[in-house]
Amino acid sequence: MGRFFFLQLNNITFRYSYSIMRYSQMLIRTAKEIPAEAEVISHQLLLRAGFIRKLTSGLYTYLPLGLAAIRKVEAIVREEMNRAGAQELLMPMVQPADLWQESGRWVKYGPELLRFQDRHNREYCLGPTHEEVITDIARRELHSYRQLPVNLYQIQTKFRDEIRPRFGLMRGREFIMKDAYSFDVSDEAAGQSYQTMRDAYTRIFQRCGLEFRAVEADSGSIGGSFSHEFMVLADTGEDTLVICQECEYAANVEKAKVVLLAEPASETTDDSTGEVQDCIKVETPGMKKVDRVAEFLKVTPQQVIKTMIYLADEEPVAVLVRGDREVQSVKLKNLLDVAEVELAEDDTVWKLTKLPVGYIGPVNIPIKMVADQEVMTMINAVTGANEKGHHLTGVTPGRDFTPVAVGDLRQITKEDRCPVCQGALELTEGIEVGHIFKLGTNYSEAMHAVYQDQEGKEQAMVMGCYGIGISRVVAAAIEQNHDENGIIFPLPLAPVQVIVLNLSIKNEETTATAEKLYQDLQAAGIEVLLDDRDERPGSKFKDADLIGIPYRVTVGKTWEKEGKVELRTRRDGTTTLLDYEQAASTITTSIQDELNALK
RNA sequence: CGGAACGUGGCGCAGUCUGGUAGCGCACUUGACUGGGGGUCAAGGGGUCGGAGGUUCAAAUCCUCUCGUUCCGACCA
Repeated sequence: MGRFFFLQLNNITFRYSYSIMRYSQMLIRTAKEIPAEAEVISHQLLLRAGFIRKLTSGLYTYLPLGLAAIRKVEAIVREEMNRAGAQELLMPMVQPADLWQESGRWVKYGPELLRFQDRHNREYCLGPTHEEVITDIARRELHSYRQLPVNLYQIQTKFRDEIRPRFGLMRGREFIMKDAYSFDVSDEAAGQSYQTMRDAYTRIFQRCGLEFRAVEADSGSIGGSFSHEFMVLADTGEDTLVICQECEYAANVEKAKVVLLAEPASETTDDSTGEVQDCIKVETPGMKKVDRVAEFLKVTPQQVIKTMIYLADEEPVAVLVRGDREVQSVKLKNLLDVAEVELAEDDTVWKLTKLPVGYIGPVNIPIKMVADQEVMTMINAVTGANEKGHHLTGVTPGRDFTPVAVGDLRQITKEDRCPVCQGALELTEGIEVGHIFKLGTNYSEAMHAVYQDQEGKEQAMVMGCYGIGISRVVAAAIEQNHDENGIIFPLPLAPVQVIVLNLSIKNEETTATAEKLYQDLQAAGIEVLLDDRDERPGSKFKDADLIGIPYRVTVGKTWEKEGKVELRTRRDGTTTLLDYEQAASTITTSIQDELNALK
């Protein structure tokens, strides 16, 4: 009864087997009602379709169908990683503290790192990522330039003690991740490894049948100089992307460069003559918001300089942006070179400046100040006066105040232009499913992972690291592909490719036909589920739709009357009548064609 | 971490204000009918109301503590 399919790749054959493929015997429990705890669509559907069950906050059991989808993603990832020359290994999930102390992250990583002690009071953590362990392997096993480059990967369960786990598989505390680490002799060689992974990732997500973009990204806490994120485009994405309509440029808004436009002076000055005016203090009682101040003083928000107080690693910093702009906190973090930036609370602002928020300004402010590049082009601007109920007009940067640092600090908008080609930009939402980093020598230097070059000299290995959220890919696929009836799996990720509905199990001929079709499809190497339950047709249709099987074959009335079975595609609902004799081969061909088209 | 809400059979909920020892829908079991988009009827099984303590003749219901879950915030001066 069991069946197998084989994947031939790089001389390695993986066999994946399903024990049972009869609906009546499988653990598939579907629900009509939406579980109260599920907010986003993928979470709702994964629960309703019987793919996952929650054990506790952020921790899920993958039921047979859910696991089958996970295995599909894993198989594609393995195949493409191996094709790209990476080697699979498997590291422990539990990691000793001393490795993390060596890299410095035992202190730096923060509360997301779940730490605990064993019976001897030795410190450990659950691995949220594996740079330390892999670097330890590298320094023990790799000693010569002749052994490099090497790319090692694993598919492992990670644990991150998220502040707020949510959205089911999208942000769990425990999740399945493919992580790969490359080791090279030079920066240039590491760039080559990076490019190889970038290509592999593109192939992986193409083969998954997902609509995605690779975008320039902030490298975040993992560190490193350069990185790309792979984003599945979906309305519910947690990230915002900016995509150029003209060229290939695409970036996370955390990273997207704002280019200064040469705007006519009249737009940023309250005087079309462009003459620099004197700085004057004016009363603005109760005017805290930019819009109110601008309206009151009969200027536009573009002529106001907004002063925001942030805490950068606990140190207060005043941040200046134009009145209609927003601070991009990741850019701020990078400019200040700190680990954390946080907007100061109102009472913190009061303690620091003895001012209510709304009247703070850059002129003679006693705290460290940085400004967005755009601010420095303004003249005769309006700012807070650092006095309750007052603002200043005629403020000009450079003359009236000088920031300690100036840079690109604001969030990009769709009115901005592409930093590469000046083309129009579009903003869209995305779900991060993959992230690749050039790490450089951060870890290898900290942990002394070195090799000997041709001259016998010790050199730090140049590293890269590359992650894919396997379980998140499944959630993202559903976010991107569903309708009111349920999941619509892209064929490569579907837990099974075909579902055969036997609509009258009491009719021996119908049943025999459905059975034969089931067996023929299996024999042809197709993954097929036979719905042999004693249920009414309506329930079978609803369940087939809900669990998202791409192809559905119905053996029922049409078979009894006309000797034909019905083939229906889940995505567009098109139905074709097939003679029984052709059915298995037609379906097989169709599936193979569709899969090949993605390769 | 801050704010809010919720915890009642497997799931979704009512009952809580106005204490009197538990109810509905789905799911499940049995039977009959039915059989192309989650059917109908009938008969059943299953909960002591998150936990602990308290008030009371009496607590799902009131009080205290606690645990858990979910949502919101963690952004615009």
